[in-house]
Amino acid sequence: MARLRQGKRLLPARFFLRDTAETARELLGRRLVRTLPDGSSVAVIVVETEAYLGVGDRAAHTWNGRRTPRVLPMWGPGGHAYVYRIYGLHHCLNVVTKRAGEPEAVLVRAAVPEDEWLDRSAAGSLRFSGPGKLCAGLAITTALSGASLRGPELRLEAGPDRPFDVLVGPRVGVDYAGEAAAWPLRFGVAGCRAVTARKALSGSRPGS
DNA sequence: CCAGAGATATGCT
DNA sequence: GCATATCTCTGGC
Repeated sequence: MARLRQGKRLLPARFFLRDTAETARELLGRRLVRTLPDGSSVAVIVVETEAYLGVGDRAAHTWNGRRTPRVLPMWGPGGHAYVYRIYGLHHCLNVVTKRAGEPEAVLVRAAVPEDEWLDRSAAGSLRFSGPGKLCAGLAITTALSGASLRGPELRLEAGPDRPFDVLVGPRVGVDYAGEAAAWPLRFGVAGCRAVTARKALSGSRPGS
């Protein structure tokens, strides 16, 4: 069953070494599998991402070369997780991109359960809409910061072969008056409630 | 529907 | 002390 095998294929290491915004776009529709210590697992499909472009990006935690203990995973090679706690309350999952020494990452903003994605009604429950809710739903904490995205606890796979349209827009949050904030750094799946129920993304493009 | 408060980690000034 | 890559609840229109 080539088709089935294709869907469960782990994303290769080189997937994470490309341009970060491109990786953010390419992460849409991919399967994220979280396996818990008790052996159970949850599979979700990524529907919203946001790119953070490293030392020159004021919104990035590594802006201006910051290299604190919290962000060390971002300085490592792509293909690993960077998880941080925000507002003392929520956790946010990032996919580290590029090579070691180029501290860029993609924030995973929303996902939907795989079965709902395959139903094509793809509205999806709002269970995983928002980076904090996603981490809460998948039991992702800072304990996973630095973990491989090709490991036993967290896996990124090619995902189901299902076409969708892509929405692009500026990053959420403060406008840093820098160029990066105005660029298309946010990517979402058109028609997905987990995306559209939040903030409007503008601009539609044909996806794959 | 929209605005504001509150939870309180992390890092900067 | 202050800001932030968040979310939920509350109260007002």
